[in-house]
Amino acid sequence: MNKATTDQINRYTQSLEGSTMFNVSVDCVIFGYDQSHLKVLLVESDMPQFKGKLSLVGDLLSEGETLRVAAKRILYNTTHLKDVYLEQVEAFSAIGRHPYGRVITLAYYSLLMISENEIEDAKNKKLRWVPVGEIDEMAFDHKEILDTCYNTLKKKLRECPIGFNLLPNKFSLNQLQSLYETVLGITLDKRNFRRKLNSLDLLIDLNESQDDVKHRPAKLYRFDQEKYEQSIETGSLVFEI
Amino acid sequence: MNKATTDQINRYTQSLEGSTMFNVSVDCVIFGYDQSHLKVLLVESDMPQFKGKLSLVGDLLSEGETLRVAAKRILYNTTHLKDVYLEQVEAFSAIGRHPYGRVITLAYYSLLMISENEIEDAKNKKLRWVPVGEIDEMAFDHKEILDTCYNTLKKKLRECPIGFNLLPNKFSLNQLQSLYETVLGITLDKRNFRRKLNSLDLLIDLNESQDDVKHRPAKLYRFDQEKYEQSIETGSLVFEI
DNA sequence: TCAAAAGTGTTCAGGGTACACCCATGC
DNA sequence: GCATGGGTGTACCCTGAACACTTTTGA
Repeated sequence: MNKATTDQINRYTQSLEGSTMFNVSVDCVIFGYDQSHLKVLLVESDMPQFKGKLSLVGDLLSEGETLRVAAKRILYNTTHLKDVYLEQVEAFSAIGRHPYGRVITLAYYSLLMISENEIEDAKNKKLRWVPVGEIDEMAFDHKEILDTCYNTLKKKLRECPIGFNLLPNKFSLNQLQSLYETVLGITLDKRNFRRKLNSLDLLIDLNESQDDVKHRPAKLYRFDQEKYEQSIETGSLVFEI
Repeated sequence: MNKATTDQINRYTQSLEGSTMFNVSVDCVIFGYDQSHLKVLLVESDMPQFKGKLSLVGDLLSEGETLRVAAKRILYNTTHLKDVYLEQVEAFSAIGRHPYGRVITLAYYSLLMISENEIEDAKNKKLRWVPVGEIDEMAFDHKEILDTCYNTLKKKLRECPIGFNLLPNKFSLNQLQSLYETVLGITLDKRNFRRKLNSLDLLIDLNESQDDVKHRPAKLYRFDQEKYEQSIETGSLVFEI
């Protein structure tokens, strides 16, 4: 290794003048859960190259804005929601991924409950909730991004109690179980699932019941965020579903 | 939601003309293992702001180059090695992270064995292997990047058989065990560790022994890459250490 | 009283964990 | 023969997995 090489490694420590610059974007995979379906919020592409295809919601990064802030902005502009679960997944930088020029994009995914958050795009009907299983071709490399984010979600859902973000504040154990079954694409034993949840001690029994059903109403619970954060700090939580 | 909002979400579907562009860099956390120490390959910063501080090896992304190719280039220029284990971790985009201007960086980490790969920077002695435990302050936000990558490595090491990348092709079970103990910062029971490895059926007994030691020589094994890839495909592998 | 979904315990097998001594080699 | 690290087996416990019936409510 010679000096030239060392310098090259640190090219950006000399100056940024005249260096190549790039468009940077953020694409959000907004997952929602609704009546036993995992859906993604997509928009019809208005680019001639991708006529009729769906794309993720995204935007270019703005000056003076971090990637996370950009993702939150996109989320807010799309859903009018703040404090949504949001996680960075991966950068996509293939050369030809954008027809108008080089764009490096950062994929984020979000979780929210559909029923309590009506997303309306009344004027032009371009925004749609689409079940993940029904999405095949998409604009850009968005199918690849979606698949990557969905895999990340599945892995994360098994390791951390993030599923509550997809449910209303009050939920029944059966709702929670079918959420896991839907997202992970597996079936779970009801008794084992309940025993597991019980042992984690992360649910608060609200002593309330469903009241809009025409059969025996289920008891309602909510997620104990405080106890969860405490158990993170003490490292005592062993989640794993 | 009105039309203006929908347009804003898709700003980059109209044109990229005149949009804000960014410097993009790749920073590599090159982990190496050597005589029971996990080390990182660092370079002394030549920037006055970071005098005496160490920084990761990195470089600006070049036109027509993907992030992964840039990471491979940096790795090759630093170590003269190809086919090194390499994984993207996270994008860092804090506004003031670079003193000369806005730079969005993508962190990658790599694994290699130090003893078999002499990294020499004879001319100016700027490259150094530093034990992870001895690194405190670094240039830029590189300490944060390093910590993030180290945590990712620890998690990945428990879930996937990637530790072999830190060892020579031929290794003893004790070497493998102390690698895990060192990187994870835990102690493992020798008999349980061996039983576990045995049940995974991913090691090939080379019917060879160490010959440069002054005690009973250990048997040597190598990692069975083919069997590993097969078991990935069939989904039969349950690793987890 | 019936339909529909809620809720509840036990048994078994396999894997994780704890633990201590003999073995092979070089000097 | 001794110092040094290499190599091996067993017992227990706990967790994960399989499995079917009773209860509550509304209609």
